[in-house]
This record gives sequence, structure tokens and C-alpha cells, in this order.
Amino acid sequence: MQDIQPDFYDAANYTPEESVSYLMKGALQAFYKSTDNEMQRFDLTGKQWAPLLLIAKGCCDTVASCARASYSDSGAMTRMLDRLETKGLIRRIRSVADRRVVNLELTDAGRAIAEQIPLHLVKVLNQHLRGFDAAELAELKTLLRRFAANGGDTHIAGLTA
Amino acid sequence: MQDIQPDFYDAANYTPEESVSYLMKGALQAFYKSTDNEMQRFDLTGKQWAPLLLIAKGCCDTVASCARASYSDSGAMTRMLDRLETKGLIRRIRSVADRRVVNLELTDAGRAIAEQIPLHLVKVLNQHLRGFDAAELAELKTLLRRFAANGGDTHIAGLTA
DNA sequence: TGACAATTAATGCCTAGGCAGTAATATAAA
DNA sequence: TTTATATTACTGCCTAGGCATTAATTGTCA
Repeated sequence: MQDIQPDFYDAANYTPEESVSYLMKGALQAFYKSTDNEMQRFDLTGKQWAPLLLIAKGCCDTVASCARASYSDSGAMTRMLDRLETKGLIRRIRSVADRRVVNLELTDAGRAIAEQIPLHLVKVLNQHLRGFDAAELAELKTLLRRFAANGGDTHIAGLTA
Repeated sequence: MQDIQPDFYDAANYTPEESVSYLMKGALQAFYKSTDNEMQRFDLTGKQWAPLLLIAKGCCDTVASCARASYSDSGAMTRMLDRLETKGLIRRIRSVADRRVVNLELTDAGRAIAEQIPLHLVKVLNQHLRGFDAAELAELKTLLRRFAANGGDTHIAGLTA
């Protein structure tokens, strides 16, 4: 029933250039470079657009949920939101329903920028996907999801034992 | 002769969960988490093993070449090497042939660790590749290389008015 | 009710990287 | 040779994130 699982990499023959993680870092680095260039028009870094977009899309409305959606933690997100608040793009509102929670809202200036972000983000994505066909993009997404899901501590159920 | 290049993403329908960059970030994040766990036995973080391995493999022997190989710059690499030097794992040697250059060497302690790194790195990689077949891994590597190579010239035709 | 666990946002201390310089050195062109 | 340009390692200043801890608050359960 159980298929044999091959070991693709072995220690003796390991080279960085053939390592999938090394290639992934290079790919993501190139993408961040592109978005950094593209988002300069909004006076945003290559990472500051992400929380704005998540809030605008309704993906998150608190510090904790925004941190989870960003593969980050509440400490890092608190400081990221400090920077965005300083720039006048977001607002913190203490929740009355749950007084531990700080709800996040875009200011008018933040909303004006957030509305334009997808336009430029999509431009960068499509640029990096030049020469791809639809099947290749679908395959890439699937393989990335599977690679991530194979992480060691994915079984959070067993972790909180 | 010229094939039509489709736009895979459009601003109106953009969602983070379907964005290939978002998935890539999640995949790489999961990998760093795994290596961080794995390298704790050497008192190394999830990133400090990389320069050690590059030096051990002969991929780089100066600050500049090590920075380039790491998709980084000489400033960041200088400080990373400071940390590794403080830990007694590498040595800086001013080059006599070109006195601008600082050559990098592993100490005995550094070499002892570097020799064991591939073993554990390969373990992490193979773990994240569970369920993959050889063709899928090859495809993933190819697609990542092409995605990265499509960057750089962000001289988008429409950008420069 | 009261004790206890969980969650939230924030903070301090650390690693890590990007960018704009700087001084020293090397190379190329005049 | 002189001049200009490029490269190297490094520094300061900034953004960015990880981890542990804290105070406030909420939920759970005896």
C-alpha cells in the first residue's frame, strides 16, 4: 500500500544551486525587489503594502489575525502597524466587545493607496510569470502548497498535548 | 511568431491565498522554521548555516562573493560574518594579492560543524518533499528559476511615461 | 463565585537585511 | 604618470522579524 518515498537530496552530493530552497529564496528575493520598485510610488517598502492589502480585502481586522495571515507574530506586526500608523495609513481602534483586541481600519489615505495596490502587484506577478502557461502556474502553486504543508510542526494538534 | 502572453492575475480578482508569491513566502517560511529547529543542535540560527556551507563548499571565499551567493550585500554579510566570527566558526584573513579583499576561512570548530550541515539540511529538504516524485521536483526547480529570471528589468513598458 | 488557562497587544532584546555612504586599494584610460 | 572609475569591506541608519515576557482581559470549569 505504501509507496516508497525517495530521498531526492543526499549530503554527499548537495550543492546550493540545485537546492530547491536556495532557488525559492532567489525567486522570492527577485519578487520583493520588483515590488519594492513598484511600490515606491506610494512611498511604501516592498513589504508594507501587504498588511494594507490584507486589511482592505477584509482578510484581517486585528493585530493577531493580521500577524497570522502574514506568517508573522504579534510583536512584529505591532511594529509594522506602528510604521503604517505613523504614515497615516491605518488606524487602531480598541474593541468594545473584547477589550483585549485592537481593531484595524484604513484611513482615507490608506484606502486610496490600498485600492491601487492590486493593480501594481498584479503587474509584478504577471511579469515574473512571463513564458508560463496556465498549467505551469497551477502546478507551481500546488507544489508550493505541498512543500509548505510538509513542515515538521504542522501537526499543531499534537503540539499542544 | 510571437505567442500571446496571458495575464494570469488581474487586480479585480486578486486574493492573497491564490497569489503565487504568498504561497512562496509560506513555503520558504516553513522551510526556515524546519532548518531553525534542525540547526539548534549546532547553536546556529536558521540562516547562519548558509555562509558556513558556502565557504565549506568553496562557493565563496571573500565577503563580496559570499554576499552575492546569498542574494545579499556586503553590509549585511559583514555583520553576519561578525556573528560567525564571534562564535569562533570563521576567520578573516586580509589578502596580500589584493589588499582590499578579506579572505574567509573556516576554523576547526567551523569545519567540524559545516561537515555535518548537509546531513541535516538534506533531511529537512527531503521532509518537505514528501509525496513528490522526481518529475515534480524537477518541474518545481525549473519554474522557480524561470520566475526569478523574469525579474530584474522592471522597466515595465508602461511605467516610464 | 474563584481559580486557572487562554488570548490579545505590546515591549525588550536579539538576529537579519537594504541602502547610502566612506576609506583603501586596484584597474583602466588619458 | 596622472586621472578617473570600479571594487572591496565596512559603518550608520533604517526596516523587518523571532522569541520571551508582561499586563489586561476573556473564557472555562470546578
